[in-house]
Amino acid sequence: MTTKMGRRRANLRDVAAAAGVSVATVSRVLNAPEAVTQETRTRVQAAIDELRFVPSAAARAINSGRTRIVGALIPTLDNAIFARFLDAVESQLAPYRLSLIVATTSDDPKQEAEKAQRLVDIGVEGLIVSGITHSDVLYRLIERTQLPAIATSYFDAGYRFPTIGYDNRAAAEIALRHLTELGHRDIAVIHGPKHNNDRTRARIAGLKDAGLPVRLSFHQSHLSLGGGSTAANRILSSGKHVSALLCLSDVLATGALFTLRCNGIEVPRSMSLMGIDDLPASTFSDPPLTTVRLPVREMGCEAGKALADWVEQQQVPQSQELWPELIVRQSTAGAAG
Amino acid sequence: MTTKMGRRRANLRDVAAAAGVSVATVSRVLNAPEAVTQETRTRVQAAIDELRFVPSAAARAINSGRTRIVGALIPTLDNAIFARFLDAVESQLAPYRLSLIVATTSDDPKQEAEKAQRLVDIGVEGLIVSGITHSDVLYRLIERTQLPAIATSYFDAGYRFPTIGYDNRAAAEIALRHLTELGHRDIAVIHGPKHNNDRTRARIAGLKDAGLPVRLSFHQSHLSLGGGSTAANRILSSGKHVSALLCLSDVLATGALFTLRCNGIEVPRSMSLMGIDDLPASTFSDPPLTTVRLPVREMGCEAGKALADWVEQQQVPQSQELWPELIVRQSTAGAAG
DNA sequence: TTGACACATGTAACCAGTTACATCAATGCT
DNA sequence: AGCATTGATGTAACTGGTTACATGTGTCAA
Repeated sequence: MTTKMGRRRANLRDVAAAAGVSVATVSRVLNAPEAVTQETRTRVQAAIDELRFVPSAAARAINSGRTRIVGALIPTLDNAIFARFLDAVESQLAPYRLSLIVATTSDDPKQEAEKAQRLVDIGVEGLIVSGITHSDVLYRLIERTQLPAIATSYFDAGYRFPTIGYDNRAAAEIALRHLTELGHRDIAVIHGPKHNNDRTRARIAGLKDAGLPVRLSFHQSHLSLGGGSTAANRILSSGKHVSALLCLSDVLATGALFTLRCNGIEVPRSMSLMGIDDLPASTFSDPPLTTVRLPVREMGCEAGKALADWVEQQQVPQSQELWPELIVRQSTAGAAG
Repeated sequence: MTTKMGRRRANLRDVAAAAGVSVATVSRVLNAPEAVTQETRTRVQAAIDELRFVPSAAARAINSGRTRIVGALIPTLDNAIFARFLDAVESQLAPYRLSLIVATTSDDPKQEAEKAQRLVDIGVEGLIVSGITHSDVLYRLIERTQLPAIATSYFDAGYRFPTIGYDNRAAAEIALRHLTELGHRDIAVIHGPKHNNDRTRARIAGLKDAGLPVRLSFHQSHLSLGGGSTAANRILSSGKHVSALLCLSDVLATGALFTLRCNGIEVPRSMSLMGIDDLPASTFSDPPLTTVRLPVREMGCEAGKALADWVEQQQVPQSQELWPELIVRQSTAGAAG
């Protein structure tokens, strides 16, 4: 009954005392068991078990100077696109024995800065952020801590830190080009909030600068199924002639599709519909959604690997461009007339 | 030019030396600025800025004995149901200044145990796991570390640690009852892998034990849209008479719906279809999906809060049952004949 | 003038590990 | 027998913060 009632967690010294060895020996049993005799090893192990000793992570970290934690700042988890991105990141981190802390920002720079600060306080060794528009607070933080940081969902070779992502302008342009090639000239664009969201802004800019022979009208809504649905409703009830709906995210398109169906508008016969993202669900909708595939999973993998290599081997990664790809399914067709 | 070229990160002592004060004073500037004269404070601050000093999280943790990190073990992030659960958890943790590490297990107990060990190594102060079936390794780990742990997605008041979740048997039974009340007698059940998944097993058991006047056939598939789709295909091509499809997850139902549509089978006229979960997308499908709502967001909030209170105030939470709820939409109708 | 007290600051012990180096015994080789 | 070498273990100095306690200075009242 050596178990002390003083409920302090046992530490190395306690174990050493209990086993009748020095702290160094206990430490060796933990980190280099082969350097210790079988006999003392078992004795120490017994003490460890009896005292329910669990080594302190903090004490280890202080010596190694490492926490083996990286952080990701994303707008939300409640959107398949970010969730699968993170899923990919996490899967790449595991082999490096790095762990991932997730912090959501709701696309709010202030929240982002706060949570970034907390991540730094925790001692993350690297950071993944979404997009390339961030508060000065965040920039200063990264600069002063010299923290490896990678921006994703956006490609910009000239950015202050490496970006791994795609060209949002191009993605939108690909979609629009597809619609114009089908003969659409009056297109309504449904997009999520522009405020604090450079991906959305870039996509809109890509549309405007594409120089294609179309009349575009823009309709902002929440980035959700409901948002897409109500935006489509607004468009329909406006009475303006439109032969195609271009949604800047698949969620919006799925929402819009619902409204179209409710109003008896056949897709693609009476209205073409496009998205951007290529969510798994887009293959299984009715009709299957024509969209522009954004390689989020690859992006997650690449970002995870790049950050891990940076953290582990001081290998500053190159910015890396991934390519959006037109996926023609059945929600688009030639414009009537 | 006091910046040393020796690229070691500056520490408290460096700052103290640079500012010509003691370490205690620097520490005070950081943690209790009001206890220091305005004048020395600015001097110290200048040194901090110049040396780009960032306090070591590990060193702080070693003193406070706290990491302010909790961990969550979930099967995958690439499924809306877990993603939104985590989104909710994270949102609750933020006000407590706790951070969340996410580890995915692919429903594999070995991976779960490994990742749990890593979480403990990192020094998490609490743990959230999915379901109530886990490897002994995990149990021993939790027992020896005395780590606050909460199991979710399952309610079992007698479990070894608190559960916050719903009765999966009941959820399935609710669904089945709805179908039988509509007169369905031949029902095909589509479910995800049973192996290592007690939620699925409980739902199946709930169906079998319901004692309702039906003939059930069971069809296992991947827990994905594609899985639901191919399972539905198998059912259709088997030629057996079935008037309703009961999917034990909404993803499966959405996949099955796709197949039904492809085969020109009208829902609900020729075939009723039900899911369990109530994903956001289920409201916007065609037809909108009748389902059993599982309160995942609430579950995330409650689990987050409960764990935070446990960690912060040693308040061991009660197990908490949340109630599944039948959501009748338009994918179910009376059985023909 | 002196004691009491507040206030700013410094000293050094502490947290819980790791690890360079020292010690010591046992073995091997000449 | 004597010396070098190997292997197991111990000692104590680190890591980078926090903090109890000590010190020193200045203000005020008796």
